[in-house]
This record gives sequence, structure tokens and C-alpha cells, in this order.
Amino acid sequence: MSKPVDNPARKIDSFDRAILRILQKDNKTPQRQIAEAVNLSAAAVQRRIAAMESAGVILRNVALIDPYAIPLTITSVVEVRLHDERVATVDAAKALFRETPEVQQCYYVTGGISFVLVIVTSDVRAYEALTRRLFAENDYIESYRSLIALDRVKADTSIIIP
Amino acid sequence: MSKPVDNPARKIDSFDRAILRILQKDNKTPQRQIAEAVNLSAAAVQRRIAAMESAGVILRNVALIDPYAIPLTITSVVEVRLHDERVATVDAAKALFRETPEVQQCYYVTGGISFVLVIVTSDVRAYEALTRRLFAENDYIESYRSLIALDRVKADTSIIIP
DNA sequence: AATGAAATCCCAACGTG
DNA sequence: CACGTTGGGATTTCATT
Repeated sequence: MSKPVDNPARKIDSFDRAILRILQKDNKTPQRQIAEAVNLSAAAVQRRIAAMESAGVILRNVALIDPYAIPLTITSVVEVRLHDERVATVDAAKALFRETPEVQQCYYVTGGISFVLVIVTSDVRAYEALTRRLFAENDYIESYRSLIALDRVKADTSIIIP
Repeated sequence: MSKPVDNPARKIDSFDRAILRILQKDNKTPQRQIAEAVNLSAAAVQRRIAAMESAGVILRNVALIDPYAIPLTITSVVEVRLHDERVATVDAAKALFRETPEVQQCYYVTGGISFVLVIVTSDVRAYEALTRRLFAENDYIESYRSLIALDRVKADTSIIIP
């Protein structure tokens, strides 16, 4: 499982939430401006941000990149079914997906299938080659289904450049 | 479809890619340090970042937040099927998903289903209420299937706090 | 929690290959 | 046209009250 928080588990109050709401739109917003928006001093804002970073509430600060500009033109959602759900099998699959840069997201889910992935590649050729390597040539994967995205309607995700 | 790039379409060279690779891990990395890593001057790095921002290559700069800290404990992948694929119907669905904060991601896809959503809510009660409102009580949605996430194996996404 | 000082970083101007 | 160097201005960061 993924670890929720590093530190003691900080209590998030409404000030923290207000700050986070701003930082998730633009984390370069000046602290003065944040302070004014949430009715705190700049120093208080600064302390809270630092605390949330060390507590793991704020995981990372990143630039969101347009995949089409790289260009990474193919976005695909893939449903993966495993042969069995033994711990060793599931862990092996998780490790594989974690270390594959084209796999931008991976969820282990209930409901008939095992994993849902979001994959981004430069073109269909690369996509075809990747799915062959990841799924077709893989023992513990029973089946998979590709859903090619026609539109990334809402996808504010941190694209990893392979 | 969603707009790829605002400006003329900037050509991304290997310097830009190297810079982006750093910024998507940590966009607060000092320009001096980036400069040293990619063998450019700090000013050149600054110019390239500014150019990529105005060209829309860099969409936004955001903090990634741990949903469990908010706490938003339920992550779910939902497959949605529409009654028909007429433009008006599809656009209405897109608009609905765009304006619903709990819908963190939305892809319009091929392959038997219409949309794949990633939804995050505070608990199962909120999730139940949301799916009722979004799907069950909605004319143009034929069916949907919820896949509850047991593990966010890889999910470096910008969580929107509802 | 607020204030002020010090360090750091960002940004514009200029000059050069 | 893009890069590098330099200097001014702003912001973050830290120490003190």
C-alpha cells in the first residue's frame, strides 16, 4: 500500500485547506498574496506550508506539462486482469508498472479487473510496442483492454517524460 | 477537443526536455542548479522556462497533495456509457464532469465505453451521493461501473479539494 | 504572531559569438 | 538569434521581541 503521511499526522484545519486550494492552482503564488487571501500573516503562511511539506501533506511541487508539446500524442486507459490475485503476483505487477515511465498512473482496484492504468506514448507504434512488452508477453497477465483517449477532458496530471 | 498549445508551437529541443524533466520532479529547483545540471547559464534557463510557459508547454505550476491527509479516502475509477454519442450529448457530459470538483480526471475514450473518470471523495457516503447525482439521476447516461481503488499505486495527480 | 535583517532567487539590460 | 555576465529588485527565510 502507499504511505499516506510521513510525520505524526498533522491536523488540517480550514486555514491549511484554504492555502492548499491556492497552491494547487499555482504554487508560485507569493506568500504575501496567500496571506491576504486567507487572513493570516505571511509568516504564518510560510510556517504552515513548511509544516505540510515535512508532514507529507504536500507531496511534491511540480510543473504540469502539455503532453502534446513533447510530443506525446497517445493517451490510453488500460484495464488489466491478472491470472490470480496472490500477493506475489500483485506485487510483481505493481513493481512493473511503477518502474515503467510511460505508465503515468496506476490504480489497483476492485470490481472484476485488477488494475487501471493511464499510459502516454509518443505515437501508436510506441504504444503497440509497449503493450506487447507489458501485457502480451507477460505470464501473470490474463487479459487487458485498451481504451484510447480521444479527448483528455480533465487531466491535470504530472506527465512523466519517458 | 482540448487545446494543445496557445502559441505558435514552440520547438522542444533536448535542453528544454532536460529542464522539463527537472521541473516535473521539483519546480522549485533553483535556476542556477538547473543551469548547472543541463550545462546552460541561469539566464538561458530562465528564458526557456518563460518561453515554455507562455507557449503553453508548461500548463501550470502546482503542489501535489496527499488525498489521505485532507482526508479524501475514497478513490474510484468509473467507466461511463452514454445512451448515444451525439455531439450535444457528449458535450453535455463533458461540461458536467468538468464542473464537478470531485471528478479529478476525465477521459473521453474509444472501445465500448464513453468516459473514464477518476473520482475522489471524503468517504463512501459522499461517494454514494455523488454517483447518484452524477449517474443514476442523469438522463443521457446509460450505465456506469465503479472500480474502487484499493491502492493508488502511481497517482501523482493534482488533487482538487472539493 | 508580528517585525526586521540577511540571504537567496528572479529578472532585465547589456554585450558577444 | 541565442547565449553569458552583471547588477538591481523582490521574495523567501531566519532570528528576535
